[in-house]
Amino acid sequence: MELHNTQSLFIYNSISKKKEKFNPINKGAVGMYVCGPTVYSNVHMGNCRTFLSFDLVFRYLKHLDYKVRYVRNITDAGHLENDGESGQDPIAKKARQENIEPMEVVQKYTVDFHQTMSRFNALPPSIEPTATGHIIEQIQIIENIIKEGYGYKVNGSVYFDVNTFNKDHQYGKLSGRKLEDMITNTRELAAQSEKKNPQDFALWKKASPEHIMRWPSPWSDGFPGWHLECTAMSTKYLGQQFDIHGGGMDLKFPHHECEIAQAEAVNKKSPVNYWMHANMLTLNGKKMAKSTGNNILPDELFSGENTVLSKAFTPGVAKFFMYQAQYRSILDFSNEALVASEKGYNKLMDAYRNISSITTADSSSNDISSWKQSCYDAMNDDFNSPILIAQLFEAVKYINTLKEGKTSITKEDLDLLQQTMQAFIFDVLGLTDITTEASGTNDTLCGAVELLIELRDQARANKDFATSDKIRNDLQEVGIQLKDGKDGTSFSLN
RNA sequence: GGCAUCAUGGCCGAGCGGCUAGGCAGAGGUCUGCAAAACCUUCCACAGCGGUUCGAAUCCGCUUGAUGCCUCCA
Repeated sequence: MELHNTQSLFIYNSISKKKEKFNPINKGAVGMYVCGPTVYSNVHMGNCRTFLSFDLVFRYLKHLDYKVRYVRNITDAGHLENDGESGQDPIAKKARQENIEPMEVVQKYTVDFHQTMSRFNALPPSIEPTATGHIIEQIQIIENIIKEGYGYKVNGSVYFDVNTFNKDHQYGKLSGRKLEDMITNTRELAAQSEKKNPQDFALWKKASPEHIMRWPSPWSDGFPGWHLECTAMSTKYLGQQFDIHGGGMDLKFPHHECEIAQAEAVNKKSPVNYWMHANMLTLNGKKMAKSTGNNILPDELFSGENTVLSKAFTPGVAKFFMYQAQYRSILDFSNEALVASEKGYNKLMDAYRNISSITTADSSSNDISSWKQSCYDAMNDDFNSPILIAQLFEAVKYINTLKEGKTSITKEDLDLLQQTMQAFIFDVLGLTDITTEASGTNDTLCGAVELLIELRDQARANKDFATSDKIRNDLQEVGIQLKDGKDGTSFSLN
């Protein structure tokens, strides 16, 4: 029996603004598309948060025994900073700055993105298509949009006619905007435009002579509009209608709105059943962004080389920190919060490791089955990871009292507890054990520290506390913490 | 300016009308040669003002403050 038959998952649908029971189009299978990064610079922690939010979604769907096809694109064609005539393409800009090919820029930052995701222990998507690999598909969609009467050509460029579309469709339904309001509130743009209306968006842009990335098309040598690639690739790999479309909150408008318009214009039906938007990670109370420089990079976090944090943090701790907030909430990145999460994370992992040393009894003082279901309830409620983590800490408390002999548990319950902890900590949350993560802990070091612990024990037995304290304090200074417990001394690296 | 969202204890963060999460910090305790670590116990909330209700952090209105989108953005 597949788990999704016994667990009912509810997802907050951005378009209805309600939590809805999740029913996939094809029983037992899920199609999910998530907007990936534009690869013209290193991904920052804010970008990572979104991808880790959807990694959690992907993992939980898989855990529920769904067959998931997870498509996440790489935007490797630069798009203009605006639809006007004066925009810059960030990839081309970077290429010029570094005096390399645009595709070298793309390659460099795609590799960086993959390495970063892998350090966070995020699963790779099932398909990771690139925009430049789907130019033909995009051209076909443009032809169809024109044929349907929703696109128009100007000087070798093609634009989507939002006004015409809005006559028989509803432009703005995802982001809750009305076209009339948008027209009323149009900003005064100095630059003249080829567009009939400021709300129209580019499907194809004719390349200016100095523009490097260009492809032939029926209209001009040029490049596709930003919104088009996602429509092309999601349709190609998931069909005209699929289950889940995700992305960062900042893509809701105009990007996702335009995707809906394009797909509806061509396919005559709404492309997505469940829209999911991950909220922003802020720094100093403001959204992290590449352009403003208000951001922190994963490498700066892992190395501790940054101005915001007092020390380095592992990828697992950072991920745990982010999962302590729900994906739809704004989360502020701060030193204090990270430190707090790190302690909690270690506590959780310690307890998990201690499960193996628990002795069992004839009866259990806690109801493991209902606790297990409460873990599912948390995740079933729109992937509420903070509540899941709270539930895991309930188990931590139980494990610790078991260890102290204050409570009891049967063999069966202990196994169930262990399996459930394992499933949620490692499979669903995708966390890694910090001791293996910081695997500077090699045998050589262990041997040396064990020896020092032994010498210290002898000194203590002889009441030579000057020596024993020197060993303890000096080790502390180099970052090794000795921990005296009931059955001997252990150590950890800080 | 327009459209949204949010405001919870010292800090982070759940909560979606009654049973008032969780983590960190603080306090008390157990353990210890002393510590640290670990563990146990525990204090502290719902931006302000009205309203609906037997009952509101939770629903409605107003006020104040913050953020996001309206241009590339996760």
